[in-house]
Amino acid sequence: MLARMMTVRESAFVEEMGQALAAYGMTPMAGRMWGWLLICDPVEQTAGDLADALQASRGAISGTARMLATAGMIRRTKRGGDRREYFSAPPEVFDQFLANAGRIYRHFREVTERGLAAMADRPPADRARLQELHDVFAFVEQEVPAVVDRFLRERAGGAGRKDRSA
Amino acid sequence: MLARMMTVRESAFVEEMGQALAAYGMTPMAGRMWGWLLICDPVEQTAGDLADALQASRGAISGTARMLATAGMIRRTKRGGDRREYFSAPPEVFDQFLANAGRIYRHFREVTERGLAAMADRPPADRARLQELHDVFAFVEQEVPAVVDRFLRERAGGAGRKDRSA
DNA sequence: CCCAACATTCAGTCAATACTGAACCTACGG
DNA sequence: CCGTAGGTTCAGTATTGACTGAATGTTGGG
Repeated sequence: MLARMMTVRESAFVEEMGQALAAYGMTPMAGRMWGWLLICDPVEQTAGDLADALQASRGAISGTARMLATAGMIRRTKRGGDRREYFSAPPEVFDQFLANAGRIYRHFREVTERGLAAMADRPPADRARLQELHDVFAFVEQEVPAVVDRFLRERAGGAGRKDRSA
Repeated sequence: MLARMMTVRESAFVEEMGQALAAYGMTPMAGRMWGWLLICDPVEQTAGDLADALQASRGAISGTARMLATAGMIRRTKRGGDRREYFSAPPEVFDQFLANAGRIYRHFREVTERGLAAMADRPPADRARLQELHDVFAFVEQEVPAVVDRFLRERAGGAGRKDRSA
């Protein structure tokens, strides 16, 4: 506690990340917390640190931390001889976060499958639109791991190597 | 007007699509309208048809139709000698919808860039996390067109052709 | 065993926002 | 030039859901 306050620009970033994540189904607080954990010092922050930095209640911190951890966007760690829990957003979690993008497409694929089932007795021509959309989602869902893999390989191969042959 | 009502299963699909899109930043009505346009008969529906089918006000239909059209998820067409406007969700729009996914990643990349600018005077080690996240977004953003292209080629090449060499 | 510190839960409050519906605008038809 | 049908806008309403904070677990120290 008693860490330095955010600068104006840091606060702007934290707030913008809050709005950005809120625009895609998470809460503003989730975005703020993630944003702060991406730029804070030290890297690991206790619930008290976060409540202080984000001017939020303990309850909000608790619930939001769970949401972010479930989504694979932050990590929670405990230390022996310390009751507190430490939150952080280390680079490793980004890969997991990226892979999770596939879950979205899977969700939509499943919805379209239920829709197609509801149209079971309609002529194939009527079902074509939804079938096509289903195929789009299924394709992307299947493609995500490959993209993740390519990213990891590019990073491992060094920043200089681009390997962007068409 | 006076088209048949939705079956229970159709209604369930429409409602589920409403919730699904609502979970990702659009309104429930947008999801319902999209869902209905994916399964309705005839394919093209007037604003009056939609208001009737979805039990929604004309105002809601108007605003929602604009939102979906802007997002490239539906098409609006007009015919000579008919003042009405027709809405539809033909297969062609899905490609555009898929390509739009790149916009999301671009948005996040830009946010992270502003964050990095806000950390300009911090040591490189502190900036590493956010820089890494930025690289993830930038990579995916750049990768989206290739994925779209691959989908189009697979579809054009026939359902049997898979071409999934690593 | 009790205390203190930290974390979680959840009912209540408040702000954000999706939707309604009436007024307004526009364009074609007579 | 008026009438009508379709489309849009926007102020108001209702609903949702994010956040608060006090009560309730839980874990380690004395």
